[in-house]
Amino acid sequence: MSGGVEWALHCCVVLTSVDEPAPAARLAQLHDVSPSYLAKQLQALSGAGLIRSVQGKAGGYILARSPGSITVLDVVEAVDGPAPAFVCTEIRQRGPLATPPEACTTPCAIARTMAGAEQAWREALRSVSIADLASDVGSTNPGALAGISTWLRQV
Amino acid sequence: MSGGVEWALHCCVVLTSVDEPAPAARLAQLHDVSPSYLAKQLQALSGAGLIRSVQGKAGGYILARSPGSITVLDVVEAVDGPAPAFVCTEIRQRGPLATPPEACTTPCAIARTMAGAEQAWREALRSVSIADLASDVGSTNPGALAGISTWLRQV
DNA sequence: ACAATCTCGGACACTTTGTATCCGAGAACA
DNA sequence: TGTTCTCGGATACAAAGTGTCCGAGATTGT
Repeated sequence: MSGGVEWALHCCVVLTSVDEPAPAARLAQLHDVSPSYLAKQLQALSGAGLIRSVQGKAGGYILARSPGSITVLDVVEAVDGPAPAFVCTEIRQRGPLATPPEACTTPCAIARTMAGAEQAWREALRSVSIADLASDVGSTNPGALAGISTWLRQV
Repeated sequence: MSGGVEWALHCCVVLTSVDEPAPAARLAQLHDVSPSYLAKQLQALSGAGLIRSVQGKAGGYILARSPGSITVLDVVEAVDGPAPAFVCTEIRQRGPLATPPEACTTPCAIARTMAGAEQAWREALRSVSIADLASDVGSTNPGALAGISTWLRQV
């Protein structure tokens, strides 16, 4: 999985506690990561409609929807792409003993197993929202988001 | 995920129906894939103890254990490595507002969510064995494994 | 109305991982 | 004992991920 997913998730949690747009450069400074590369991830989130970009002098990024309606799966798919990790090559239809195409109406057992496992993974990520992550941070580290919110406003 | 996982799984299913060692080159010919690259995957399976290599003139690969005791997860971890897809960089401890290390006794909410999802994925793969895959092939395509078994013996 | 300044957006190099290949070491058979 | 076949690790090639840059566009203030 792409490493930028972690950055994107942290940024979404941070954006929960701000109401004014936050510039990408400032978010990168907060996390001490590459500003240019973080911009790429934020672009992906913007393209997926999870966050909204505001251009101009006081521009930046803000959440496009309610934190409770954005799931972790949404962020992962936006950054890493919606393609599944396992893709069946249908090698059962290749080679000297290839099974005829008319007998391949359903996916093979291997493909079904992999698809089921990825479905379970996807479901687990869909059951957690950005709001859940933010509330967890608020309980384990009280006042952290408030401090970040004020810090983002400062010059 | 590495594409060689599919090849390795198909080879394990095929090895279910043979009792004599099957050479890697013949398995590659059966599936119409790169012989050299398939050899790499079989080496990984051999190193993990899932299959056993027999050198010499009538050598090849055979299953090291009962098909029911080898899970799909075993094969995936042997080929793709046991490392999890998501690795937490602990970026909460970086930047100007870094949380102190003494407050980071437990993994953050993001890391826990990802770990839980991967656990569900791993559990789904662990619940399916090579014997299950072979029996499925035997029911949807009767006689296929028998034909492969005889073909592997031929010159 | 206009210019200045700050923002995002996509196009451009570099590094790491995955893909594919080859030849040497070792064991069984004649 | 020699031959032939096998696996095993070390070696090139390709693709995707990582990181960076500059131009297009909008807002703010004059």
